[in-house]
Amino acid sequence: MSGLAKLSGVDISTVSRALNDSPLVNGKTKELILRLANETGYAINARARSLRKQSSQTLGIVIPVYPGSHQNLSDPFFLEMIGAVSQAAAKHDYDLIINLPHSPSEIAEQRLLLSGKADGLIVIGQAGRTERLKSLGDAADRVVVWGGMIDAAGYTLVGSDNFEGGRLVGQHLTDIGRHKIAFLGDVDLPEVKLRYDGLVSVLQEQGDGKSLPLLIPSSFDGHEAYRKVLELCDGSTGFDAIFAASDVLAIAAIHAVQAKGLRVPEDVAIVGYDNIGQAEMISPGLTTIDQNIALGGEIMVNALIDKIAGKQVGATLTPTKLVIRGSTVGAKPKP
Amino acid sequence: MSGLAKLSGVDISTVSRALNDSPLVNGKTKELILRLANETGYAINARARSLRKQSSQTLGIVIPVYPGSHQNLSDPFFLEMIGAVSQAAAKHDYDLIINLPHSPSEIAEQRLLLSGKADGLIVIGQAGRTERLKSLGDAADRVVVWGGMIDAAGYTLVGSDNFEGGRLVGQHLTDIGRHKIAFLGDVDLPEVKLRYDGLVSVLQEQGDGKSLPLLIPSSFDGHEAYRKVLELCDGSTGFDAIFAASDVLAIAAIHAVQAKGLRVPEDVAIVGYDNIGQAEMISPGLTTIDQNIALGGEIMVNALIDKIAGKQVGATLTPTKLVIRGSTVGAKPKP
DNA sequence: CATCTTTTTGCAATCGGTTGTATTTTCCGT
DNA sequence: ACGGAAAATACAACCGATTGCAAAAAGATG
Repeated sequence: MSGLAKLSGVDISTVSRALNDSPLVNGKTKELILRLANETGYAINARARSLRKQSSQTLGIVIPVYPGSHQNLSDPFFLEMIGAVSQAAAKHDYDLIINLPHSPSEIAEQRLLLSGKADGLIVIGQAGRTERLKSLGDAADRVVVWGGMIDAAGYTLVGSDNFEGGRLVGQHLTDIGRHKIAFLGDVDLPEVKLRYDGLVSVLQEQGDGKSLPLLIPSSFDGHEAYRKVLELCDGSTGFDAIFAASDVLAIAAIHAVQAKGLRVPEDVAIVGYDNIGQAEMISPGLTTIDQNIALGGEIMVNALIDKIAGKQVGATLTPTKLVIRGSTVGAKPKP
Repeated sequence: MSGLAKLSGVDISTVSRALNDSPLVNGKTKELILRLANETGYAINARARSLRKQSSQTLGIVIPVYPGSHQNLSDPFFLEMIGAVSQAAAKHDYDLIINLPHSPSEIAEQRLLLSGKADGLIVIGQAGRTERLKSLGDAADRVVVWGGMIDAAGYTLVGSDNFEGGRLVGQHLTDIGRHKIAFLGDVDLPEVKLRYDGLVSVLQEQGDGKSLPLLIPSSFDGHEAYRKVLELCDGSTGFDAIFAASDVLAIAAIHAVQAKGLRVPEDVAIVGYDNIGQAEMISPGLTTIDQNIALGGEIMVNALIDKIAGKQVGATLTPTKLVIRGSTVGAKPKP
């Protein structure tokens, strides 16, 4: 910038104002400076700018994936979420910085937020986050969490209506005559618990208590789910449907029951959760709950930018809808 | 930091040295300052630090996905790449900043690199990058590109051996007796062209010219590929195998031929490229070329960090290997 | 105890922009 | 041509750390 100042013969303060299109600068001068900047390929130094402006035009996203977490980043859900948030942030001229904690104890929130590397933070999943978010103090006002709606949350939540999602699945499965439903997932996670509860609530409404779902615990790891479903098939408990806590688990479940010679959906109907891109590309197509990840990302970014600007922002639900495909009805999906 | 200085009664320069564990600071003093920093939850201001040190401990990744590009970020390949790079960067205490260009003309390279937001840049895919990378001048020394090995490249390339990958597929398909092979993909992209060329080279070695592959142009968009394959099935050209330029295309192809009542692999063998996580989870399992994305990400990060340190770094190939699954052999995949 | 080293700490410049305020220039009307 | 308002520009402080160099404190030696 001092280079531009010398070239154009004005003070760097004028150069700064010109580059920021300030009305304080004369049109001709502005033009000259902009031309020179272009010719010399000048780019404003973001480091100095963000120090002075106390803002880095960068959002952070924290994904709770670390060695041993049984979540892995290859889950398309996370990846699609990163993509959605990134695109939404770009619309507002924010960049996105990713943080994968090295370990559960690392306080990424602190590293990114308090250091000023990011102006605000999006956290995917609320498991075990409550306390550490409190440790942020004022900075917690610049955090948005993706997760299931729970009352105790002291932070801004965005997420799909997990309970309603569970209900939609329960209704659909009973509609097509399935009553021996297995639930595949880890109900220790608040989001998963809500999905399970939704399913249960429908079954309870519908009738006899003995049709309560069979709980098959599994982390979000597809390989673990695959094994669990194989075991389920080997066991003596009959079932005619599986509601999996994520699409990855559902796809693993389809694979597993097919490996055991069972047909989907004729013998076992399978429903997932998330509606990842692959859900419609597999055979049979996967019936699932659409969380509208793209919209979710956008809502989170908007909410976060509002919070950074000091506004109060409440929790928001993304539209939750059931997408019916071949894994629950018909023998062959039509595109 | 000035707060810590007052609390501990020393100059901020001493505080700075203490926090950076400088040997110039007395052990007791260091201890005191570290304790105070902990108690007050102090975090070094990354903005000031990076301005002064002329380094932001941040890498950038540019994904050539923009409206109208027919690539979309939901392609698990990109997303897995983001994950791999992010994890590799974290190992070296670098953060990762994502940039999705708004439009083809936007020079993200400039925005991130020259502005100092990132110390180095990883670019996924070299299509049309050559000129714009040149416009970076010296900063081009801090760029690593993922792509096919081409001679003209004036930048550091990392990627799988696409030609060899194509050959492996060609050998495998001819091994299982398939000779009427369709190639699904856009050969205008350098990486795809190399895969195609590899396939062709095998077919030419093996025999008669009439077994050259049938070229089915398609972008990396799964829906387009799906339509193209449906058309192929409707047409009069016989084929007994499809080599798709990516796993997403291959999965779409499986779905499409199955929708037409054809069996995979009995009627049509299908091979993909990338070995994304879903490749083994679908039915039938997808035979594909493993690019080892995780390793690729690590290699790129290592190379980039070396380049940032001023070292010269040459091109590197990731190990390229064929993963055989049910989409080409056997009727039912065993896990 | 004086002197010389070695440790330890403080001072002040610096990174490259932004912005409040003072100053100069330009533009008006009379 | 002159005074005053408006427009344009310059000056200088500031953001919060790092770091070369000077100064002070502590330790060693004779």
